[in-house]
Amino acid sequence: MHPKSNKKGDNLIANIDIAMNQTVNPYVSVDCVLLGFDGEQLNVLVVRQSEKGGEGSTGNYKLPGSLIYMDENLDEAAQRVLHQFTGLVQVNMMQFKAFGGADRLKDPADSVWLERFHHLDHHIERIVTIAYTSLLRIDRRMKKLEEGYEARWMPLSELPKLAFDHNDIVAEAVESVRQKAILDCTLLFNLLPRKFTAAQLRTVMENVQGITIDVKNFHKKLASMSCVKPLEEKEDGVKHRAARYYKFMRSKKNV
Amino acid sequence: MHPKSNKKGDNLIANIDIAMNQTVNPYVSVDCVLLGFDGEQLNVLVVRQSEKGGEGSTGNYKLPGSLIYMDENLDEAAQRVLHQFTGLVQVNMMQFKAFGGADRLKDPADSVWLERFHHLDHHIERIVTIAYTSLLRIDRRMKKLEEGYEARWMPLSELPKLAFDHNDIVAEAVESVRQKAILDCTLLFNLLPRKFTAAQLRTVMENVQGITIDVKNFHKKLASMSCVKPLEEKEDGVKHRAARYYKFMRSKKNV
DNA sequence: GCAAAAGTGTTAGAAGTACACCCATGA
DNA sequence: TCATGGGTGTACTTCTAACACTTTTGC
Repeated sequence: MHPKSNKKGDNLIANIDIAMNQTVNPYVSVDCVLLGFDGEQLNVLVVRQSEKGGEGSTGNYKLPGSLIYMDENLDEAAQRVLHQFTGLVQVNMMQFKAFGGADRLKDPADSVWLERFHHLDHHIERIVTIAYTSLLRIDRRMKKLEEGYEARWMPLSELPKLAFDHNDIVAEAVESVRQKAILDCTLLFNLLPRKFTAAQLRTVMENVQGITIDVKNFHKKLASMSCVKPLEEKEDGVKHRAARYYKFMRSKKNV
Repeated sequence: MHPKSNKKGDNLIANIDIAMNQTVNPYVSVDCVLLGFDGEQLNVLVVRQSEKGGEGSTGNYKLPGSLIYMDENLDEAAQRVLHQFTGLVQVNMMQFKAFGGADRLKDPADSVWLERFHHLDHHIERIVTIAYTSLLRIDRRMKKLEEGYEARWMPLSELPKLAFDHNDIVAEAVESVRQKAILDCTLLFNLLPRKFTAAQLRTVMENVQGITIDVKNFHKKLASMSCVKPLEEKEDGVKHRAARYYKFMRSKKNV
């Protein structure tokens, strides 16, 4: 179904274009910024930009992203691309900005890489990319992406130089999430497992909003949120007082 | 400098492409949603889609927008396009969303129009457009656009069917402004003249947020906003008690 | 003097902020 | 018993919402 455990995963991905008889639109791409929370900090999923022309094969990373097909909606393209790079399906992605600087391909190695990756026979001058973002928790399944695909979760705080203008894209994705979370904090529950402790939720909020939150006031607020239900279940196997679990119920009114 | 008082304004605009020796990118466009306040309601600026193939010459309107040039940033393209369609310069536009449905050109008349407008010799299948929005007051100068250019300010509430998916784009622009104004209400001052009355500001807020605001509470809030300064000057020539003018001071902290 | 819009204060409840100590658990 | 993180209450401030009458002006 999709390329698993393949050392040259993304070349195989490119071949899908041809196998599917799809014409690519050589001017428009989508890129996906997957933000994941590992319990401590925000991470971003990057994939190996393999066989990048002119440089060694180590340390070149980029966002999962690719040119769109001619007969494909942007949202569909984002889903497809993410699936090709990670095997994930039905990830809820939000479009947040188009990046169209005329000099996005200023590194010639990036152009060469693109042309090879997509088996194009003409020079690419310029690509406008539509960037999507998504929030998810890094669980065992997500961690597995690092084996089956040439992907890596990297902490936002230690992100190396990525290909193209992908560092800018990541920075704006985070800012966009920050803004959206002010209007609708229920977004943030996507970063957590189904059952989570108050401390985990607080850590997520502190991370995204870049602030520290008073513990007592936080509990008060938690109690007033009708969309969060306390469970009887508690943590297990911790070497201190066990924390209560909560769950998020989408149906209830936000706040 | 720019095409003024020209009955075929937009054909002349297209010729600029050639005159400037610019290659257009046939896959990516920008569209501008100018939202203007006339003292009563929100209006949107539309331009005549002249000589649209297959139909009469009346009643075909679209947003000011056009394909981008190969060596031009998106933000620059938005500025250029707006200038070509309206003569306006240095309008502060915000990118808000890319529209890339594969069926955006489903009306064949729209494709034909595009190819003619840009003097292209091949068929256009698909365009992704990057949409921008801007807020401004409709003063005498803005009203003049309706003469010099084939442009019209139309009330949002009475907007006819526009070309392409431009009605969707307008609707999402308004929603985007609504959201942004919650986070930063100083945006809304762009809809007002330099000097404005409390009632004008209130009307704008009510319009954008789709609510009604209590007059007394509004005055209290106004007094607490450090970015709004009351002036000594008052209205003149009104047939009732003259209202005090206020001005907005960007430098001060928002509220 | 009247029509038309401007402007003005108080109160009650809700929400947010600041702050320090005891509790449960495993090692 | 101690180290670790979990959990709790109160007082104060700020914001919000509801509500009705007087003032100024031109005609």
